[in-house]
Order: sequence, then C-alpha cells, then structure tokens
Amino acid sequence: MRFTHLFTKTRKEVPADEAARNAELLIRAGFVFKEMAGVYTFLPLGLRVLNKVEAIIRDEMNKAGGIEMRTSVLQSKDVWERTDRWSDDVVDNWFKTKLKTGGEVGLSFTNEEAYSNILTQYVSSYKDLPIYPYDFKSIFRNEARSKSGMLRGREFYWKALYSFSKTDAEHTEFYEKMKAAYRSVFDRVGIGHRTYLTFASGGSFSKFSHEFQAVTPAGEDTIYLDEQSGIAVNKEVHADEVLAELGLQRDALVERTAIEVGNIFSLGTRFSVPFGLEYQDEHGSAQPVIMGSYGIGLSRLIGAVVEILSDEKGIVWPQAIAPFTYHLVVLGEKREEGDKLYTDLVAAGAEVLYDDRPDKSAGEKFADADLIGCPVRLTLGGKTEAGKVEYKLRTERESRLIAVSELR
RNA sequence: CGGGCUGUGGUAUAACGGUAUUACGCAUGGCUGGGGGUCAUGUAACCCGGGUUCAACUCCCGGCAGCCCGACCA
Repeated sequence: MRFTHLFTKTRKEVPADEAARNAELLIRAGFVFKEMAGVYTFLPLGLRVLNKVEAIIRDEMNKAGGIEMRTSVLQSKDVWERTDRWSDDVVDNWFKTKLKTGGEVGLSFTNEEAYSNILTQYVSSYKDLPIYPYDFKSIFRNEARSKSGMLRGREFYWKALYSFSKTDAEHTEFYEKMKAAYRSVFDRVGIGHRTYLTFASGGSFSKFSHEFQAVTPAGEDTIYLDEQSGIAVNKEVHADEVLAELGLQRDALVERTAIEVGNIFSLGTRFSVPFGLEYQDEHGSAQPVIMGSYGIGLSRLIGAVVEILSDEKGIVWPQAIAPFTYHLVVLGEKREEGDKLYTDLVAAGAEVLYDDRPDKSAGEKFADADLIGCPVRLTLGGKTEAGKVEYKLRTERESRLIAVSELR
C-alpha cells in the first residue's frame, strides 16, 4: 500500500483522553479511531492486523475440529428467558433496544444461548456429535466503566467456540485440545512467552475454568504465577486447598498483574437442559449434550500485544500479525527506484507499506516507520548505493546494506 | 454504580470576569533534503442548557462527555 493512498495520518501528540499505552500508540499510528469510551473503529492499518489475528485463530480452531459460522448480533428475548439471563437484574450489562413492532431485542454479549437454541434443530442423534461451531463477531457489553483502551471495551470483536459433546470424557478430550490450540494462538501472535495458563473459578459444573493470562502492568487481573511450571492461579481461587490440589508451593508463587486474553470453561448441561438440547444414544435414550465454551477477545489481544511488545518509539509488531512486512522509505531523488522496488516486491507477493510521500523529511518518515512498527524497514536514499537497499529490523538499531535481489 | 479530576481550533495546550496564547497539522511560496529541518503568509476553537453580572470561555447550578480509583466483569 502506498502511504499516499492511506488516508490516516500519524500524530506526534499523545491523545489527552487516553491514559492506556495501547490506545495511545494505536491511535497515534492510525490503527484505530476512538468513537467513544470503550468503542474503537478499526482503520485500514488496524483492520489488517485484526484480519491476521483472525486468520491465525481460525487456522487453530479449524485444526482442532472447529466449524465456522456466524450468529446474529440481535438476540430475542424468548431465547434468553429460557436460561433466565434476559433480565437486567441477572445480567446488568445488556444493550437492549426495541423493535418497531413493539418487541424487545438484545445485542449479543455472549453466545451460549444462541448456539444452544440453534442446535436443538440439528442435533438429535449420537451420530450428530461431537460438533465444535464457532464464530468471530462483535460483542456488546454495557460496561459501567470501560477502561484501558482496547483492553476493556463496550463493543469488541471476539471469537467464541462452543463444544457439544456426548460424554464428559469426550468433552474433556476436546477441552485439552483447545488448551493446546490456545497456547499455539498466543505463541503465534507473539506473546506466548508472557502468557500463562491460569486456574480460575469454574462455576457449577467444574471446579476450575482456565484463563490465558498475559502478564502486563496494564492488566486488570491479579494472578499468582509459578515461574518454574508456567502455571498460575487467579487471585479469586488463590487458597491453600487449591494450591495443594494443583501441587503448587505458596512460597514459589509470584504475584503478577495480567490481562485475560482467552478463557475456556466447561458448561456441563447448564445451557443444554433449558433448551432441551439432547441426543438419543445407541440405546435410544435421551441424553443431555455436554457443553464447553472457548473465547478469545481479538481486540483485547491486539491491545495486549501492543502493551507487551512496544518500545519508546512505537509499536513492534511480530511478523505474523504486522500490517505489512516491509515499510519502504524512499527519500528525495530515489523516487523512481522506490517505485520500482515497491512494484517488484508487491509482484513477488510481499506486503509493503511504501512511504512515497514526496514532501516529508527523512526524520519524519523514520519516526513514522518506528511508530507504525512493521518488522522490516527498507530505505532508499542518497546514501544508498545503486542496486542496494538499506535493511533494518524494527527490533534493531542499525541497518545494513543488502542487494535488492536478496529480497526475492 | 460510588468517589475524584477534566472539558478551549483537526491534535496538544496557555491565559483571563472585558480583543483567546503557543506549537503541531493543514494551505501557498522560498530555502532545505538521512531521525519529526527552516522562513514567510494564511487557515481554524472556548461541550450543552440555565443562573449571577454592565459583561461569563472564566464564577455558580444542572446536563452530557472523557480519564483515573473502587465495585462489577455471566
């Protein structure tokens, strides 16, 4: 993409109404636009990152057996009354609105009911199970207090997968598979080294749920981490009996602030029973479906990556989710060579952000490249010998000259 | 939802009960041309409503909005 085609602009000033580093950088670099507290529009650069994160998650979900679909955002009152989660007294962060015809609808704040309800139409036999549908979707929560930029929004983009299994054993097998898939997602987006499997309260159907907590001071959870094993417990279950059960020594744990970038939990029959979601087993008797829930907030995850990997100059994107691999800077008289290199790289399939602005100084272009954070900066300028290009990694200070042909 | 702080050009800010400051951006032109360069000219603002006052961006009340702390986070 040519910079002159990209309508967003970078900003030097820190937004006055953002204290969170992730929002500050994403706004200054032009990845997102703040609509209101807790609500952000994804601008062209931001959407490219979002799409890459989505593709990684989709890949991992599909590999684990997931099947993608898309549930509606508008949800009907009837469905949620089945599980007693329509009332504002029970769920206080619903966004609700009215139909012209008089009925009430809610905007999805989670998906359990939607899936349970839908699947009653399609599941009737043990031959129909297990199934693992999931979707990517915007979710709405009327938070009393959104905060920390992208980390806690009122509207956010997530992936939710639900497992529908015949037995506890079948459920557990998949649950373990998802743990691995999540591990892989966080590794691939570049924060695996800071993300820990964390035991949290499990509700009525299992003792624990599992969270994936990324350690960052910007987080809002407190976890107790055993650095040896990489296992953590959420503050909410930090008790002697729990530690004993998990084989953790209290003295070995360190307290950390972290953000929950993913969570998985067993739902048992909490939702399948109210919807009559059952199947007939081999003997013809009705059995409730065993469910599990697996969520990842993509917008939050992106915010966490920025919090964890940025430096004083700007964002440092991991290759896998960077908006572009190359940030090509062309200075003054090298315009023609720049155009050719850009065209050649794109033709070869590379993703390139080409700073072709004719009226910007070198300093400004370099500062923007650092702020935007693509992994590789390529420079063509007065110091660059013919046939060569300066190659600099975002994570390194010095650049080196390489032959243009080395770039493919 | 409780508490605190804050609302001034596109962005970031200053002052003042009486003509609204500066920087960035943007526009035009010149000089520049490898880490946000420089000169000139221009452009653009007091959140909304009410009150006090001769006069309110400024003080008071209410609303709305933003940030922070706490509560909450299915």
